Amino acid sequence: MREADRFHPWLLLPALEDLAHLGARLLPEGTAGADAPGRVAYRELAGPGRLRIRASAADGRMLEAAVLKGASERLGRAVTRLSDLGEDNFLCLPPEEQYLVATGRTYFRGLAFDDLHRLQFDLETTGLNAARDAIFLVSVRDNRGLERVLDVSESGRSGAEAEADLIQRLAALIREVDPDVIENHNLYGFDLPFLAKRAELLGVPLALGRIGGAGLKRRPAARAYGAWRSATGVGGERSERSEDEGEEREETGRYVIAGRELIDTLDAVRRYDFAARNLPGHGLKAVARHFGLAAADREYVEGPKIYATWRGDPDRVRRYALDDVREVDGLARLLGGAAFALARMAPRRYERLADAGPATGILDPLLVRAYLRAGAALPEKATGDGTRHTGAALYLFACGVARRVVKADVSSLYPSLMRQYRISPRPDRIGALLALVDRLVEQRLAAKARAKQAAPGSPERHTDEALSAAMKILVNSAYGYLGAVGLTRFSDVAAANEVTRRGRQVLGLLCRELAARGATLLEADTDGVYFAAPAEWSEGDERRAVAEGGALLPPLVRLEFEGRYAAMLSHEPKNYALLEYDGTPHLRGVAFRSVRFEPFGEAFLRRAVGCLLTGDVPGVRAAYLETLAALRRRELPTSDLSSRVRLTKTPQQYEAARTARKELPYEAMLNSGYTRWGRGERVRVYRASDRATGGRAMLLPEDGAGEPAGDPRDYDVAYYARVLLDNYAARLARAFAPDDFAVIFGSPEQPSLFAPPIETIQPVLTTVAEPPDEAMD
DNA sequence: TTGTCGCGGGG
DNA sequence: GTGTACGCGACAA
Repeated sequence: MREADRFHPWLLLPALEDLAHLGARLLPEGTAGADAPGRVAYRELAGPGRLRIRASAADGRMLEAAVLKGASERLGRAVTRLSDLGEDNFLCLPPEEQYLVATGRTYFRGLAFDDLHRLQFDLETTGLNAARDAIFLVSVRDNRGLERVLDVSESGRSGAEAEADLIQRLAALIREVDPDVIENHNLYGFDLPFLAKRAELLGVPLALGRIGGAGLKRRPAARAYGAWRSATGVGGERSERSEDEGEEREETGRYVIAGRELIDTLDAVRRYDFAARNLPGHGLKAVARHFGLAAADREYVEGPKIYATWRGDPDRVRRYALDDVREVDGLARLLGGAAFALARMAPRRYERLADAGPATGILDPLLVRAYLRAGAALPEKATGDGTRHTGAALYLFACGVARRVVKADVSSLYPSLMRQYRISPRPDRIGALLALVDRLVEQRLAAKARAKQAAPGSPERHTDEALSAAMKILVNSAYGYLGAVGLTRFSDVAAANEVTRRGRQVLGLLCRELAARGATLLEADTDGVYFAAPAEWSEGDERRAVAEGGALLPPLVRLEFEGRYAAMLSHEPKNYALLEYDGTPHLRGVAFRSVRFEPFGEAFLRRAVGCLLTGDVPGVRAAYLETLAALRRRELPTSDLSSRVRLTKTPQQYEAARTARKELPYEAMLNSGYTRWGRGERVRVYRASDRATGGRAMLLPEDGAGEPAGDPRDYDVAYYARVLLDNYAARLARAFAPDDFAVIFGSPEQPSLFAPPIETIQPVLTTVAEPPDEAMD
């Protein structure tokens, strides 16, 4: 269905002055003929805000030209763009937002997620560099039953011609299918820029739009997105000789296709993980597996092997590529509902709400709309008064091993505090932000309740869960909005600080009350606390303590019993290991999991922590001794001691920096006889033994797919033995008395005569701080 | 402990 | 058509 509508473009100004030159063609809104062509209608907005005139006309260009003419006369210089006026002197939204704000409409009212016609496509290429590598296959599907693979083998041509033909067939298919939405994982970061670059190089028009021959256009986006995209060469080859000045400007653009919404599931994944922080990574495969979206017979091909696989077994790549778009669809359905629901609430395009930061991207348009609806003048963007932002509370009360651990936390602490204490940014004199938070919280509770009633898996449930997720995003970003000085219209650091101050008080009160009920406090952070229950407590006692503590908090602050665990190793704030009652271990924080861990150390740590938390101290000792022995006998493959790193400096750059700072990966390259390497290259490095210097950085060769090739076993045993002790065993130091630690991780050759037998050693828990006493006011 | 630099994701 | 804006972990000093 298509609907045509007309509206009068509008903008906001501080005064009528710049429009006065229109004379009789400038009329108050509502007077006869004010909305006729060639006229400008205006309305005064109430209150003290700076932007107090809303001007509109049948023709937006004419309106803008009139403002520019008046401003030029007033300032005595040529003003050619509204932005020359400075951001405090006008507000002019993109046309579609003007329309949405003016009419009160939004995207997708009355539609369910599945009503959209969504298409997913995924490029398979010979490599990551669009300047050099080519597209050889595209998988396409939609949510109406289409599944198709296009590839270069079908056209009977080869090389550039075949690729150009493939791109044209893709564009034709998209026009034919005519989807509302195009989705993929890392769509903006890879597929669109790659496609645009290849089409440009091959001279193929990319007519993907709904209207006429509209193509793929850049949209500026200030967000961090593009910043880390450049190393790939996508969207602009990066000079290898970049020691010469003027590093190419990073392409930070998003893309637009007229009439369609472009949705990147990577954005949805990031938004989800921002709060959940439980994803193993943000890649499509990892996320799909995490959510159980991967089919049992899912085809996997490692990235670097895809093109080689294509040449030997093309059907396998076809299956792989189709599995990719299927998973994208699943992911979009699972996580994309939040952006869809946001699009039904905020006056902004769906695709922009999907990638927007919540403060400037979502709350700001809602607030602008609220002010205009209220007929209130809009204040200029708030500037900070230099007030420092104060943060949340973080406490480590005890470290070591605790049993019967409980986690309690406050859901949505900050918005609850804003509501409880009516904390509102000062410039927001009509209280729009707080009203929004109030309304969203209530609607969210209603949506959650509805979702619970609806049948699992039903569209209704999906809609309500997505709505709830969207509102959670919004509500939680209200606090962030307060602190975003210089970015948002209504920021107010003092108000943000009041929120955190109340938060610290609430957390402190909670800790004191739990301690008073017999709990041993372990760690508290912002809105939650871990504590250990006394041995005689039942689960009911644990829940009662949490309920009693929660009852003493302010009414709108709701404490929840989040979970209970058999044991916890508390190491440092935000660094701990938990053992669930079913035996599942969880390692959290940098001290326990890091990409840079050598495989041997990670394996040791996992095993040792597992033993520790189940009370098996001899098992910890055994893990250490066995790892050490395997190391000394060189039974561990070299790759277990290596780590994979990416070279980001050219040989010239490293040479220049080398005297100031030596870096292992580059030293490994040099020691292995390489004086040339490419930027972005990945290598595997380790430390080999060396009689003269004791150790030298070395390269572990890899095959084409990044698998280690060769296993020289010449690693520096003494060095890695030290790493095992200092880097890995040390994470368990807090679990034992120093003497006991020395026994458990003592040298196998020199057992101490006076040491207690391992079996008698018990883990310890050491109190390091008392509950804070900042009182409530 | 502090400062600087690199990474994420896509083939 | 527009601009300055990430957050965290690792390593060397």
